[in-house]
Amino acid sequence: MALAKFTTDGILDAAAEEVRNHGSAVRIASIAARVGAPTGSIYHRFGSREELLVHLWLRSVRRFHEVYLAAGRTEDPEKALLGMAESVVTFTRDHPQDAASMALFRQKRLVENTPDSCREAVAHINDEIHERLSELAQLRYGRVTEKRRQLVRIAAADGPYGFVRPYLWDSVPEWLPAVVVASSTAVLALGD
Amino acid sequence: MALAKFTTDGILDAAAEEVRNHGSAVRIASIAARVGAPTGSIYHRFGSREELLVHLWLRSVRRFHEVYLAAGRTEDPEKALLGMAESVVTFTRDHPQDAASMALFRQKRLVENTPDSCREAVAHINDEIHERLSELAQLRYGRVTEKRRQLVRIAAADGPYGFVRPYLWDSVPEWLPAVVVASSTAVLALGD
DNA sequence: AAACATCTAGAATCTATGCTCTAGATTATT
DNA sequence: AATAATCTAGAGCATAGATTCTAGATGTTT
Repeated sequence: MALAKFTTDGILDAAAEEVRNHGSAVRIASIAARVGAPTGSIYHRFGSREELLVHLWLRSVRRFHEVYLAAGRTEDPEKALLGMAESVVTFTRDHPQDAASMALFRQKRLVENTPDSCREAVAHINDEIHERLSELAQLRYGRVTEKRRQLVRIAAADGPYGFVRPYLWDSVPEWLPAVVVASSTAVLALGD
Repeated sequence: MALAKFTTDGILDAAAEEVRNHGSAVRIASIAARVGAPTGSIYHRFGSREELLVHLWLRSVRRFHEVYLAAGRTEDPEKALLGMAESVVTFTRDHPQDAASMALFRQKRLVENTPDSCREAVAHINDEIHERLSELAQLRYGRVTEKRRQLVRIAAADGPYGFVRPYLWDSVPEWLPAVVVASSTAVLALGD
């Protein structure tokens, strides 16, 4: 076997950089140029541009989930949810490339038209998160209703994401975490 | 003179529909097909794809501003700001095509690389809004600081937009306005 | 060292889509 | 009706960028 000069992770790193700069308009040629490889070498690792981007997305989402779940392991459920909300912002600040890569797709749409080789991974990537959010909804409210389930999702995930989104391509203001926590606190209170 | 079979507005309507379905990946051919015109007729009205999309964006933004400013004319400044926040959601719900079209560009980036014919319009389109938000910041807080200015912008604009964004391609949940108002109220309170 | 597997190289091909071009149709004006 | 201005038609051109192909390099195994 030959020693790989260009690793999968190396290519994904380059792709992430390019995504940070050009969004979903990334070109294979730019990624290749950035790692110093010819485009052919990219296709040796990934079957298509689409497949490459999905792999990048998966890697970034997994990295985020680690931080996000850690923030959600706090005992007190309210604090856990607010910690998760805050971690969306701090992760974006600390890992802008991953944050930009995560914005390439939305899971729901991706499952439907993704290369077969990735479908399973994409389909289940959020399972653990959903489970934890359900638990926390239970702990926070006692009796869980549909509305409360949704409030939890908005407070801990969708809302914070909405607040950071404008800053995915710039840098995150230092006061943003406080804004997110205040907002999410208010949203959770709507369920009481 | 010949009577125009395909009007500017008609083409933009078709483009808006296409944007609602395919986002920024709209193809000229699809727009043409939807109005029943050959692609050449599109180019008779618009110099380029870019120019067409910018015109569409401008039209949608103007329509939104009308609703948004109306909501902000309320006497009480806190109520005015919350009304504006809420109108972001209701406008998106009631005019999904325009909402999707507005998401095509962000003004700040657009000014820099827009066809010359649109630059002026793009550059000044937000002026009236900024003016009104400044007034309201003054009325709401008395002494205006940089932080308070930002809180107002987030509470009345960026935040609400973040909350609706996930629903630009689906339909807006009926409970979303209440969530936005709760959130924005909390954000404004951070300035007290 | 011979045979093998894997990886790199990068030119060549394919494809999608924006855009141009010229002929002709349509309506207003005189 | 003649003329002019504007608009439609839609085939064809141009280009960007993804993808493929094949020769050769590089390391591994026996």
